Amino acid sequence: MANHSPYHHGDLRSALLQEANVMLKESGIDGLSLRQLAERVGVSRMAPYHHFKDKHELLCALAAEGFRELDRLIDAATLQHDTGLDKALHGFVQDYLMFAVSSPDRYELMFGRPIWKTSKPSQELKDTAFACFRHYAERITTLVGDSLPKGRKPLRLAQASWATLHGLCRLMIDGIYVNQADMNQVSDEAVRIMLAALTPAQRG
Amino acid sequence: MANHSPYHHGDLRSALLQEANVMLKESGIDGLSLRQLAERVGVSRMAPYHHFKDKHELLCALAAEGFRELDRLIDAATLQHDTGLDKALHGFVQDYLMFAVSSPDRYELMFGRPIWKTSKPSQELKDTAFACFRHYAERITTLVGDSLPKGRKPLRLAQASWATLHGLCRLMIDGIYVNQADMNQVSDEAVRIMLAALTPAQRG
DNA sequence: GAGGGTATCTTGACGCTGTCAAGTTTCACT
DNA sequence: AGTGAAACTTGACAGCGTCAAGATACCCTC
Repeated sequence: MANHSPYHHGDLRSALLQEANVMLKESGIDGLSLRQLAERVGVSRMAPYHHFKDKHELLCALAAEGFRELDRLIDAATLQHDTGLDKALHGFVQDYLMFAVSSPDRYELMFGRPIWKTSKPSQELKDTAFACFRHYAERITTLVGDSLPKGRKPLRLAQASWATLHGLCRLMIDGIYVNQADMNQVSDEAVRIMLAALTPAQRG
Repeated sequence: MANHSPYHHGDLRSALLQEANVMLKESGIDGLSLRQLAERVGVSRMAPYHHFKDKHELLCALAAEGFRELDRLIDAATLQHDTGLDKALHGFVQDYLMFAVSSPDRYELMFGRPIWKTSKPSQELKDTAFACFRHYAERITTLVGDSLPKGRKPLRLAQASWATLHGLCRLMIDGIYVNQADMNQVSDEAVRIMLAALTPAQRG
């Protein structure tokens, strides 16, 4: 049969996720309505409910997709010790910032309170996000390597540096006090803090 | 006339803001509906529109109130140099974290993307928030004082330290990877990073 | 005190949303 | 060919923000 508006879409689930990403970029997280999404994909309003129990579950799937991409970014970032700590870190930070800036609403969705606290995150999301963080922690640990001060757990270092990066990201994409224009300065600043946090100086 | 459900409420605006804060704590930022708010205050649905042009404007007013309180906190925090940098910073960080934890949804509202980016923030909000940050920058500058490394602008230091604090706050209240139970550890970690960021070590 | 303008509050209505219920169509498998 | 499940549909409902138009109480001037 020809592909003329078949009753069964065939791959509705991924079509929904794809279009949802587009809508997210277009009109933000609040502008994403299931009804509009269904219409744009070309199905009726209730069709999505056969692939996602909830709107919340669709958002979780969307966020999980984001974390998988972030994981790939962490993987691709030149976190090799031999290129030099500063240089490697700088590249990573730049990529991370770009990831957030290129689709701010997705970043907001991924880390936002509505998904994690207000309603419970799906198991898939929890797994994906945690795997992503663990991956990041590994990379940071091997990156810092032997220069790790004794008595400080690598996990704490990872948490600290990610929090810093995350904070800058948030403040930047929310446009609170940093202009997106001077992203390079922000990037430099992030690297500086992370370096300071990763290899803390003993102070008198 | 007796105060038996008067036609004119008398002080509806502040009553709305107060009850909105309660609802915010109860059911989060998405659970705050104008209709419910009006009902709980005891007026009809459209009454709030005579005091706020929009739902968005009410949220801005709510956020501005939050920034004023945060400003008071910054003021009250023992940011006196003579008590010692570590101790003063520790106290401030603890207060700041408590401010965020005590009403996470208000914090989310104050710094969230919906207010700042998706829709334009009101002038009052912009003024209040900026004044708050400027106040913070002043305090940080005098706190660090002469130990400020040459060539580094105080503004950048303020941005950096705030971003760190903000990032930890966000990750914590959103419950992403830090358990709220070990808030002391988080607090310690924040102080450590901020100290490192504020008085960066020269590294080889 | 009477009158009028204005601020305040009200009800009615509209289009939007997420989602429950129940019906229809197609697919996969015996 | 027949049957059960999966995918998709329309109908309906309550809740939302908010425009429009009407009702009520206050304030200020005469």
